[in-house]
Parts: sequence; structure tokens; C-alpha cells
Amino acid sequence: MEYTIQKLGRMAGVSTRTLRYYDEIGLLRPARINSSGYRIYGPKEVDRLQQILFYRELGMSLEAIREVISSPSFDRVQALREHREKLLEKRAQLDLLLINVEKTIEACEGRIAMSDQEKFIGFKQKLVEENEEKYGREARDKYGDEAVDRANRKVLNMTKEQHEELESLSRELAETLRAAVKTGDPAGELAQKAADLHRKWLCFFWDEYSGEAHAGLARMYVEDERFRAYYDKDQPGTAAFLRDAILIYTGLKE
Amino acid sequence: MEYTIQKLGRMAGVSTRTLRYYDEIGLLRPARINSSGYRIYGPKEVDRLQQILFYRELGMSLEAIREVISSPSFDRVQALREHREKLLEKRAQLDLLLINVEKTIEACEGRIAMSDQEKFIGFKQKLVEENEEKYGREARDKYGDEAVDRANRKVLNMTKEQHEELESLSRELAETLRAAVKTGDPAGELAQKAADLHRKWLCFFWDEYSGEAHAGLARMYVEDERFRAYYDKDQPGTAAFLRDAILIYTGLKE
DNA sequence: AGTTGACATTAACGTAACGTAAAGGTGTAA
DNA sequence: TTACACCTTTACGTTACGTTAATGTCAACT
Repeated sequence: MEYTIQKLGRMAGVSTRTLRYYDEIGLLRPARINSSGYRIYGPKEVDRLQQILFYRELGMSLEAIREVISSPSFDRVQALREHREKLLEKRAQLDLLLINVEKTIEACEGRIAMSDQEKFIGFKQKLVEENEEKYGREARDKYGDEAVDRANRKVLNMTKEQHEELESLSRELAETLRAAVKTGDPAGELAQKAADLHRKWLCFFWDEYSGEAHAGLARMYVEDERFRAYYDKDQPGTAAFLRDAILIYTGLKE
Repeated sequence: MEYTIQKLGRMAGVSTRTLRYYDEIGLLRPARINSSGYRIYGPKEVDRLQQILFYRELGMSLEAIREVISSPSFDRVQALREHREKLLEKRAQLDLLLINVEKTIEACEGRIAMSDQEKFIGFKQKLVEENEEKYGREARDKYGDEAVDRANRKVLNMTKEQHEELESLSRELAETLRAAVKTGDPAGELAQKAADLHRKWLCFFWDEYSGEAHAGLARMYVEDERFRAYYDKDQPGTAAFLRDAILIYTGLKE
């Protein structure tokens, strides 16, 4: 099956300008040019465009997309599996946003209170997106001078190191918490380590740490059933366990 | 609670540059400037930023956001309810994309066939987004000269009229189909009207209509259990009913 | 045979929403 | 007092296209 630029655009839901731009930057070249200079796209281009749109949907830059799908080691099925994972992550984040908006409505109506922290839960998807952009380049640069370059510099929001630390911190927290819940003892070593990791994680966003605020957030995790359902979805009771651990950690257990 | 620019940025997950930009364009002004010229944000600004981020998440332009939330008739709770609806739509579209990626994986592995149309299911969210941008302005312009202006012009992808026609067509199709399913007769008048509406809807994207392709798409809706589950989610049996109606409509019932 | 009107082309300037860098003032902890 | 993380304004750069202009192509109607 062959398509002119408009037909392909209509089918895929993109403008002709977009397709010409993709041609211009070498991201998606037409299969051939007919005698009148028209761009003609074939089945291979259709599939490539689909791949491009998947990556675009996940917030990757066109430059990075081109590097990835033009790589000789590019594995289409593998890429699709990764898309699936990323789309699932995105949906989880969307669910958080939905909880957020529902809670905000109730807060507006004065039925519940809401901390400033809570008001921004679910907006952090950027962390995922930025991640992707960098991984594409890093693979090519093989952790070259860019890493060394940025190492000695401060960046506005977060340096790459901070970002990576945050990622590994999140993972460590999740693992520790999972193990701690199994012990069943919120005063135990593992649980207290989890509370400490949670404090460190918070300090990435807060920068004025107080035990009261920490404990307040912990209570909030549990008191609102919708958030609790989200946090408990892997292991029931996790939110309550973390709250108890934090209350002990901060010495505010009353 | 008061925040400096960086603290607010960290909490909300946006850069300081973004906050300064929002100040510059009058979208989010700080509560006050302290004696050193520092921007200080208060609780009202926190809430306003949250609103801005909700709208931004839904793809609205900053200009349109400002118009909406600065309007004297702006109702915060009403806006939040709309956010909820839009977020739910977005999640539904994400689910379609997930089905798409899963089907594509199977198609890559040669287990199933996939039409070119199917490959782009779930990428149409732009229709929703563009919609929003315009509604914001239209409310202000009161369908002024812009409508007249664009009326006589051809637009690359779709004119506003085409877009609106598509929207109303989609609604009409959904309603007709819902009523037709209740009759239970795919050869009946309502069902055939639904099939005709579906053909018109298709012609917005296809532009080369053929009964075979139409029937092929109809079969596809039903044969794949995942798509079927999606289309049947309001009323079970809808997909199969539509397929039967289309097979009769195209005279290709074999 | 001419005209219309939807399609296609290149070229080039415009735009949104910031990123990034430069040059410098502020606040506090060592 | 020196370091260093914070703040400021100014200004140019970037991405991913939108938009306009000027022009060629093609099938259909008159």
C-alpha cells in the first residue's frame, strides 16, 4: 500500500508539515519521489512512523528518536515492549493525578484539608521523560565528556547526579519497605531504615525538613483511602506500616 | 506558608525559569517581592500554580490558561470537575494505545495481521487538545470574525468546520449505535444509519472509500478481543452489532 | 479547451515555552 | 571573610512545528 503525504498524515493524525519536517531532518524519508516531485510513502515508512509516534508520545526528542531507531542494533519488538512499560508507568501517574484532582475538589469544598505537598502529587512525570532523553544520548556518548562536564556544575533544578541519586533512592526505598513490611515490626531496623530513606527522598523536594511535617505527610498517606489504595496496591498495609515507622522515627508517636 | 522561587519549584516539579517566565507573562505573579527583590509566593499562588499545571497537563496553551483562570466568571471547583473528565478521557486513550502496542508486538512476531489503520489507533488525542485551545478563545471571541475568517479558507489538516463536523458526527454515531443495538436488528433502519455514519466518519481519515476496506475494519473490531472489550465497554455486543450492520451495509455479508 | 479546486512543492519567517549562559547582588555558615 | 548556594535581570538559543507565499500538478466539470 502506498500513500501520499496527506493520506499518510490523515491516517496517522499528523499534519503534512510534520511529515515534511521529519523528511527534512532525516527522521522519516519517503520511500520514493514520483515524477512530479511528490513524496510517496510505503509500508516500511508506515511502520517507522508508528514507532516514531510511540516514542514521541513518551516525550522523547526527535533527535533522540532518530538516534535510537536508526541504530543498527535497534530491536523493534524490544522497543515495543519498552513502550508498553512506559505507557503503564504513565497510566499509573495519571491515576495519581486523578486522585489529586478529586481530593482537591473536596478540599475546595472544605470537607478535607490538604497539604501543599499533596497538591502536586502526580505531576512528576517529567522525571521519566527526562530520563529517556538522556539515556538515548548516553548510550551513544558512552558516558563521555558530558558526564565529567556536568559533574562539576550546578544545574538549576537538579544535576544529573542528583537525579540518579533520586532514582536509586526511590528504588532502595521501595525494596527496603517491601522487606520491612514482611518483618511486621515498624520499630525494627529495616523499618527505621525505610523511614530514613523516606526522609532523604523528601529532602529532594522539601529542603526544610521538620519531623512534624514528615509525620503529617505519613498520616496523610493512610488517612485518605484513595492514596492508601494507590500506595498499598503492591502489598496491602504498606502505607500504614510506613506511617507507623515514620511516627517512631520522628519520635512523634502519640 | 511562604515559598521562595526554588522551594515552590521543587515542590511543584517545575524549574525556576518556568516560574519566572510565568511571572513575566502575567500567568503567575508572586504574592510580593521582598526587600532584596526576591519573589515570594503565598498559599494563593500555590493553588493557582496547581490549577495551571492541571490545564498544562491537558495540553492547553499558557495564553489560554491565563484567559480562563483570570476570567471573573472562573469557577475553581467547576474547572476541577472538567479536569477530572478530561483526565479520564486521556486515560481511555492511553488504554487504546496500550492495546495498540500489544497488538503491534504480536503482529511483529507474525502471529496476527494488522491493518495500517489499526497501527495508529490511540494517537488521536490531539483532537481533544486542540479542542480545548479553541474553546477558550471562542468563549471570549464569541464566535467573532475568526469563524467567518476561517470559513472560506482551506486548512492543511482540517478546517474548524470539518473538525466540528467530525465531533458532531462522532456523537451522532455513538447515539445512533446505542439506540440501534437496542433494536437488535443489524439490518434495521437505525443500524444502517449507524453504518452510514461510520462510513462518513471513516472518510474523514481514509479518503479512498471501499466497501471491502470498511468491512475489513468492521471484522477487525470484533475479532480482536482487546479492541472488542474496549468498544463494548458501554454496552456488550456493540462491536459485533456494528460489524454485522456494516457487512449488510456494504453488501459483503458472506 | 479552459477553468476550477483540491492536492503537491520549496522557501522562509514566526511562535511557544522554556533552556542556557553571562554578569552580578544576597544571606548565612565555617 | 570567604565560600557557596541562593536570588536577580538580560538576552540569545532551541525544539517542533504553524503559517504564509509563490508556484506546480491533476482530475473533474463546463
